[in-house]
Amino acid sequence: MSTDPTPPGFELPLRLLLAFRTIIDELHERIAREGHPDLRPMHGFVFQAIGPHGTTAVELGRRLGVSKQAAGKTIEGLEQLGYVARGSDPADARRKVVRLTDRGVDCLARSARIFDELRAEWSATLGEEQLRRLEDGLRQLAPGDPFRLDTPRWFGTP
Amino acid sequence: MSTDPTPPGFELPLRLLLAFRTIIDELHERIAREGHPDLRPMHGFVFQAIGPHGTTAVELGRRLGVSKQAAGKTIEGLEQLGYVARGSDPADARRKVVRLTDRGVDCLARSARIFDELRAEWSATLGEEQLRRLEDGLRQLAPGDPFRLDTPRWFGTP
DNA sequence: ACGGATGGACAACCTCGTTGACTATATGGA
DNA sequence: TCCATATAGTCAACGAGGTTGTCCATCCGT
Repeated sequence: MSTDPTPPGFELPLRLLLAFRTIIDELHERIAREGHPDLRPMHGFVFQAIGPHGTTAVELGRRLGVSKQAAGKTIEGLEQLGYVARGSDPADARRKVVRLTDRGVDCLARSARIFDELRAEWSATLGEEQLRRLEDGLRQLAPGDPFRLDTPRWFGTP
Repeated sequence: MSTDPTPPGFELPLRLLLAFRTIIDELHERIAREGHPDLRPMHGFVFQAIGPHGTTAVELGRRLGVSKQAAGKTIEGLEQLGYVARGSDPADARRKVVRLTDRGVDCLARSARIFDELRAEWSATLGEEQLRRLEDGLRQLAPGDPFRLDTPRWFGTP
């Protein structure tokens, strides 16, 4: 009886990234076929950061880890794509509230459904028990809120 | 006896990304303390793409999934940081071969050692058996060569 | 009522990617 | 041999998206 050699340490992180990419690419392929071909991987993060109640450019920048000006540009782009709309706040004339449009909400709902479908497919591939062990292991390796919203900017320059 | 509810489908990809970020951030924190404070997450990919025998700007761009001009700019930056050096190819006067310097090789060796150290720490946290099951599961979810070198560009715009 | 804090917008700049055009060199076929 | 084509590298212009600095309108506590 022999023991498998220990895998090199760099394999796990690369597999983590590859698995993430695989999932996100598959998500965007499907959501593009369902009428949202303009979305980029980072847009899902932005939609989550905007949230169901809307937000402002300053708050969005804080959540995404970018300046308020950068958040403003992102909002402008999503506005032109029809995913968000800006309105005024009657209680504070300075604030301009950004909310998801029906199209944005539709996109978010489809994303959630497709993610669930993908998980069901992985469950069928690995077995539900092994998938849960994998999720449990990841929770121990990387505890805390998985919604780190400053990820899009994390690559790139200092 | 009750069954835990199925986690939402979006948790797994977010945990995959969070775990990857955690590992890479830890790597760069340690390698910065060991004399390489200028490195960015993407530089490890570039070093791997250059490889032990050196390469050219065109080939590097092909491996990284960017244009030869972008690869050239990246090489220029790493050259100024002292991690790579350019030489000429006696067999083909058009080619300029990019090779890792001693400093680049040192960095690559330290990365490999730190990755192994980190894996040993995760093994102590999760238990070697569970860590292997996690790696096995990821290999099934994301099979194939984990060295997808076009990742740095993968976020960002079309 | 006023002075500081806050939200938003505009401008200038930086980094890093792109495409297009150009030069120098290899290479293969008439 | 000679020429057409393909390839390696570089330069220039541009765009996306981030940064900081500045300014103005609006709130809010004293």
